[in-house]
Amino acid sequence: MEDAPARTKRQRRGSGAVTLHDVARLAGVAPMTASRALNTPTRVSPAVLERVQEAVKSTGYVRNHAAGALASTRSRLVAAVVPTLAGPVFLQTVQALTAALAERGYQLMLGQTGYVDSREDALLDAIIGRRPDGIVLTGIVHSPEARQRLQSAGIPVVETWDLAPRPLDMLVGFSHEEVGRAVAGFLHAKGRRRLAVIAGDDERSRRRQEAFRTAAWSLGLDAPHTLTVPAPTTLRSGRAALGELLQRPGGVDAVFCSSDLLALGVLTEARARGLDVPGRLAVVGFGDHEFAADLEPALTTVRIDGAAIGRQAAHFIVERAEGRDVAERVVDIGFSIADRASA
Amino acid sequence: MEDAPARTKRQRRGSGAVTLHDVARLAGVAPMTASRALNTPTRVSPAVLERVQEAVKSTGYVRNHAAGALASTRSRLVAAVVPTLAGPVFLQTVQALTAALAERGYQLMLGQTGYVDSREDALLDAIIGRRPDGIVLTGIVHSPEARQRLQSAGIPVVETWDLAPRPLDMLVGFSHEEVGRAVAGFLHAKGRRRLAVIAGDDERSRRRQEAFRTAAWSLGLDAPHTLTVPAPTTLRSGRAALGELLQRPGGVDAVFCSSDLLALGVLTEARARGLDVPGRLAVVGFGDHEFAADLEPALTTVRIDGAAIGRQAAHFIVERAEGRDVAERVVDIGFSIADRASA
DNA sequence: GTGAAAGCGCTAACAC
DNA sequence: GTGTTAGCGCTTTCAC
Repeated sequence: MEDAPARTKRQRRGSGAVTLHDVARLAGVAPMTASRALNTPTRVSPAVLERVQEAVKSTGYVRNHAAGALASTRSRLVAAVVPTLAGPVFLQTVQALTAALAERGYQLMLGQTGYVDSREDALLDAIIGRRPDGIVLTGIVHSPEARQRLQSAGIPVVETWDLAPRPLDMLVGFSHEEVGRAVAGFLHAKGRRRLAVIAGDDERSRRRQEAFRTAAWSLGLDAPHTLTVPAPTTLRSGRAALGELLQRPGGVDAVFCSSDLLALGVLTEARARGLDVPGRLAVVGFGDHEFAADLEPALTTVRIDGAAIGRQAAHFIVERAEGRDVAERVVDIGFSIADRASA
Repeated sequence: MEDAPARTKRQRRGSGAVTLHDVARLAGVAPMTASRALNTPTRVSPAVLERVQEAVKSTGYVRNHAAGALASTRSRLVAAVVPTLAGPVFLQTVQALTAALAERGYQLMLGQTGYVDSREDALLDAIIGRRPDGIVLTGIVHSPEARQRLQSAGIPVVETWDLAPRPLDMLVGFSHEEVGRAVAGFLHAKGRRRLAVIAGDDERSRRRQEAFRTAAWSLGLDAPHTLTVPAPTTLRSGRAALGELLQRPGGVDAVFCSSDLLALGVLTEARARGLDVPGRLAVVGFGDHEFAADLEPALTTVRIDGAAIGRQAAHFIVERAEGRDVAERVVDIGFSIADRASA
């Protein structure tokens, strides 16, 4: 501070940090050359490269990405929007996404909508304002305004964890309807006849539930009992739900839960009531959370490769950000039923 | 594209998006006035405000934060670094942090180190390059280079989930040593005499473990059995760990686990082996995950208010980002033992 | 391979 | 209350 140059003109702020100019001056080159040395090292002479690297080290220079982003219109920032981090369902996706992006020099910005659609719009505006190189959405976008805004922003978008009839841009997911049908068929094949479904109060769970009901009907079974619990789902709501289900007339011999945590709740409540699983009751979860295979009894569940969704989304975004178009914009990642002891 | 003005000079790129200039022109004011209308609406006349808002609407303008950040040296971006999202331990913190920041107009950038200290340094550089208004770290920074870099970057830093002897800047956490001591005392008071501890392979768990051992010793007990499992901890490793523990000579009547998931594994394995909990074995977890209270038996565990950590960290960062200093830079959030059925 | 000029889109500082 | 000016720190374009 003591020997700041006596400014006669207007004061200027500035972060006071070392800039690329400082580095360039120290290395005895033009700023542009220093920039090239850092970004495209092969396009400068070895001597220059070395001098610049030296200067970076001795000054402790850290590039200012905000300035770079402004000049190049490439932020190397990717936004992800999830309903919540609480349910372990999207965790793997976010984790794989973060890791895959970091590997390629991109960083993740995280936003949570909390299952409230209106918050999605506000969040989206905040996100677009950052000019990310891509946006990864959990689920598909429904509000027409949001779709419009995303479309006109011209930012690559990946919708995930679902299959949309008309994707906004790119998509990696699977069919929730098929999941519902598959589980109904699975339980029917196992000889279960009085089905029930416990679903979190979100749109995707509801679609699985609906397909499950319809499929049960087509298989000639009674209409399954259905129970909706608040999202995000918890072990507690699973316990409570089973309690309620058991009071319904007609009986139940199989429950399809919309998350593994819910299923763990059902398992816990069943044990507390001395109800044998899978003898008296079959339990199927959703998500194949890490713990599912090691529960007692091991949980039969719908396996979704959340990490693969994250990696594929990262791939989509990076390809597009770097000017390459992707051949196929829609990837159905599929699912499988992990057939374990609980059913 | 058709009627782009015939440029005679050097071509210029640009995103092609609507800029504040466009808005200002449409509203018939200077760009600076439009900027003020958006940022400090009280400082412009109502008439101007309305015209600008109209222009924003009709053009679909979305501000470019990157440009604003560059000009104002305030990015309204906060970075969070966690070892992993996988263990549910930090989830609440990240979630509360995201929510609290969003409320104040800030967004979160997420980085994962994967429990590898070396990756922390690289990640930190990437983060500093974005010039965030604050950095929230999980745990305390150890590498001297990283400490140096953070310090000289002049960015507010909050270390969390620990108590550091000499915090880098701000801190919100609790003492892992005290947790270890408290749990040892708790189990001793319950009449348990042959203690064991299963800990994930990370530094904070190890310190709890060490304090637990020392405290047990001071209480006149035999040295507790100790078992280290890879981080992040899982239900599976909890099951395996109990199996191994039971083969050790001397017997065990209480286990302190370094996570609730680990404890759930121990509970599961105990049941599989017909070992009564809490009759034959007391089990204590760590984290008070949402599911802990509803397990069968309900899990006794160390309760950490992860959400409060996140909120306090957000408060710290925002205060500093907006030029207010915080009175007390260190907050010990404490912990408690949720005394439930499993012990 | 290197450099000079221009400007990305916005806001701090200073005037009026 | 509003406008003017001068950049924030970087990279694109074009010339050598």
